[in-house]
Order: sequence, then C-alpha cells, then structure tokens
Amino acid sequence: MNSLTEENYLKALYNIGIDKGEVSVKELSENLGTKMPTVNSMIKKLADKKLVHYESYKPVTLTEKGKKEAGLIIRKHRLTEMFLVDKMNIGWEDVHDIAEQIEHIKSQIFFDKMDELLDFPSVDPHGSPIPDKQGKMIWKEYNKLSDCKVGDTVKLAAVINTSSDFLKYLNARDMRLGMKIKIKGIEQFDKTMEVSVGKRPSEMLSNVVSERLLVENL
Amino acid sequence: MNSLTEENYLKALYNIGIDKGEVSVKELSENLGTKMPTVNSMIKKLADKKLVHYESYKPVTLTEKGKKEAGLIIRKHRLTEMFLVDKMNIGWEDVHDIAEQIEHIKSQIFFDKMDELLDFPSVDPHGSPIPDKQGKMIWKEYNKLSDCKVGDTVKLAAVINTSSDFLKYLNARDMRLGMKIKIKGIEQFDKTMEVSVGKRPSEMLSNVVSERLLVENL
DNA sequence: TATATAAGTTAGGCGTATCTAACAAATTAA
DNA sequence: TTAATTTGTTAGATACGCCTAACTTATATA
Repeated sequence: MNSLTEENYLKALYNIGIDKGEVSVKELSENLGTKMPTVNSMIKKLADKKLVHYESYKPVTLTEKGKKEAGLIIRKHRLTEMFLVDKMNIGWEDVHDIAEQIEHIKSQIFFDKMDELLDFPSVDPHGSPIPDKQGKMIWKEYNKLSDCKVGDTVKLAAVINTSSDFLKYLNARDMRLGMKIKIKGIEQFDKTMEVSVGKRPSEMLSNVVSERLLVENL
Repeated sequence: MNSLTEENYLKALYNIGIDKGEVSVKELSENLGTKMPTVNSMIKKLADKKLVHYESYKPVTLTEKGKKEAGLIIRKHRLTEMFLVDKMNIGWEDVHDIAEQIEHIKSQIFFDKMDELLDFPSVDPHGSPIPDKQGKMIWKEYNKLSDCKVGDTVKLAAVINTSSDFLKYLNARDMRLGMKIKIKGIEQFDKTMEVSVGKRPSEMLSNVVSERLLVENL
C-alpha cells in the first residue's frame, strides 16, 4: 500500500507527464510545492517500489505499475468530483480541494457506490475523462477554442486549468460544458474572440480564456 | 489546527470518557491500539494545546475546548455515516470504517451539504445522537433491552457496540431501528429473552445481544 | 570550448508519531 | 503494612516526509 504522500507524487507524475511522458525533478518539485532534495529522495523510494523508472540526472517516467496506480487515484478523484457536483450540489469551482482529500479514502465499496449512483460516468465535471477500473484514461480529440477559425461552431467540452478563479469567471458568464459556441470574429492583434454562446448574441473572450477551453467540433 | 492523530485521540477521549468523564492512559492506549508511552507523550502535547487536563499519574479529562473539538469530529463522523446509509445505500455494517476516514476531511461546505441533504438529522444510522454545530451531544433516555421486564413493549432506538459482526447478525434477523419489540419471557438462568419483533411471532435473543440494544418505552 | 547557470544530488538536521526497555508510582493482595 | 502487580513515565531509537547548505553534473551562453 502506498502512503498518501506517495499517492500524491504518482498523481503529479501522471498529470505532468501526460504529454511528454517524462517529468523532471524540478517540475515535480514545483508542482508539489516540495523542495528538490525531498522529491529526489522520494523518487528513489518510488523506484524501489517499481513505480517509476529512474536514473541519476535523468527525468523520471512512470512504470506500467505506476501508471496504473496513478490512474486509479485520478479515477477516484474525478469520480468524487462528479459525485460532489451531481449528487451533492457543490459548485464545480469548489470540488477540487475536497476531491483532493477524498481520493485517498481506502474503501472499494465507497467508490463503487459513487460510480453506480452516477451511472458510470466517463468524464468529470470539468470534462476530463475518468480513468477506467484498470486505471486507463483516454482523452477525446478536443481542440482549444483558441485554435478555432471564424465561422466554426463548436461545443464546449472541457476546461483546462481548473482553478477556482477561472471556474468562477465562467460561472459569472453562465458558461457551462455542453454549450454551443459560434466564433463570429477574431481580433488578430490580441486574439480576442467574439463568440456567441448558447442562445446569447455576442460576447468577447480573451485569449487567456479561449486557450483554456476545449471544444468538440459539431 | 489539529493533526489527524490528535483528532483521533480527542475522539477516543470523548467516547471512552462519556460516562466517567475521565480516561486512563491504559484505556486510551488499548482503545487506540497505541502503546502507553506514545499515548503518554501525546497527552502532554494535547495538554500544551489546552485540549486536556493532565497531571502525572492521574487520569485525563477533556477541557471544554477539547470536548467541543471532539464533539465536532464525532459530528462529522455520524453525519457521514448517515449520508453513506441514506444517500449512498451502503449497509450500516460497512459505514463505520469509511466514516472514520471521511471525518478528517477539511471542508465546511462538504459537511454542511451533507447535513442539508439529510435534512439535519439528529441521530446516526446506529441511533447515536449527532452532536450539534457547537459539538454538543445529548443522549436520549434509553434503556438496555436487557433491563426490560416481561410484558414491556418497546421500540428499538439504538445499538451499542456497532461492530460489523453484530450489525450483520441483526441484518440476518431483519432487526432494524424503530422496530417494536414485545418481551414475552425471560429465562432467569442465562437471561435469554423471548421477544416478538415487529409483526413476527417469537424469537430468542441472548443476553449478549439484548445488552447491546437500546430501547425507548412506548 | 571554456565558463556561467540551471538542475540534480548528498549530507545532515528537524518534527511527528511510533516503538522497546528500563524505571517509578500507585494500587491490590497477602 | 509490606510485597506483588498493575499502571504510568522516562530515555533512547526508528521511519517518514520535510528542510537547508554544500556539492556535482548537465546545459546554455559567451
């Protein structure tokens, strides 16, 4: 069994390494808010447990075993987020911190019940995929809204960078997953987009925002 | 803020000392499964934090502050148990271990939502009172079934010693809180009771069982 | 390519929560 | 009331997860 700390390292390794596959000690250190020497020694411990591949002065990669365990923790995290939003009416901007704690609960039955009550969801409230019971996670083919062209009509599928502040920004503008977005114009200079969201006529989205929104083509 | 370990000590002190008011190092040690020297040093720490009254070689008592904090942890525990049973359909024999973990979650909103969704319950699934938001807990005037006389008709109000095995025993006999129990006879030798539960005609309950059942007079 | 900078590592220390072994006080029994 | 037993305490060690300071390797730059 892994400690709470080990679980957090695995999760961070999975999340940070999602694209490149490898993670530097520096990145991990910054992501966890833990100093490099601490991270260094923890990585050795994870390597002893065959959860990561590690060689001195090289970036770390998760082993298959590590990937699976990380995936299962993320599964519990996202299942929990979905439960908190759907079954407990907690705002999507508040669920991350709670799920961060509940994901470490040791109880098969608890998470199985959540899964069942939610009717086996495949995504969390922010549109991120929920890994399956084998810890396998598959991202659908989404595009950033910022990469879309004028005239495109898309559906808001997920949000990147699920900081509470960003989600509150979206709440204030009544923007939710599943909404249709029409791109009416793009200002070349700063990439501000003029869009029509749902049935509303027109509003402006800065590039900072449009880069954080993942959309699905319609 | 108290650590998870400190919270467990407070909770144990509250639960063990419920009648006598004071708790010996030995009792605490056995209850927590932690050796006496460890308990001894932890008590000193709690005393420094003004959570317990402590003098060498004397039993420990909770301060008002300690009582309140313990009460609030027990509140979270019991609210959680109720939520797990009522809203997640988890059996009452399984909820204790899960609640034991969830009670340490740091999130006001999470427990407030539970409370609200449960419509502000006053007892947990085992009939134990849920402390209020000030950590105050009041036990109703229940009697042990074993103290009742032949001819009494009572209602099953709570179970003492909520071990999973005992609860499974009750499940197997379809005995639930709220059921009416008529005492039809008591065998003097071993205090075995002949009772009628609900609409069922007659069954036997050993003293071991009847001592663990709290009832309310009708 | 030599050197300055960034990233990674080692050594040694700290606080928490735990333990065992040894000793002291309090309680019980002879 | 003395001795035996039980309970409580002190001392010293361990594992974990964290830190700073100092050093090493790798990378970037002049």
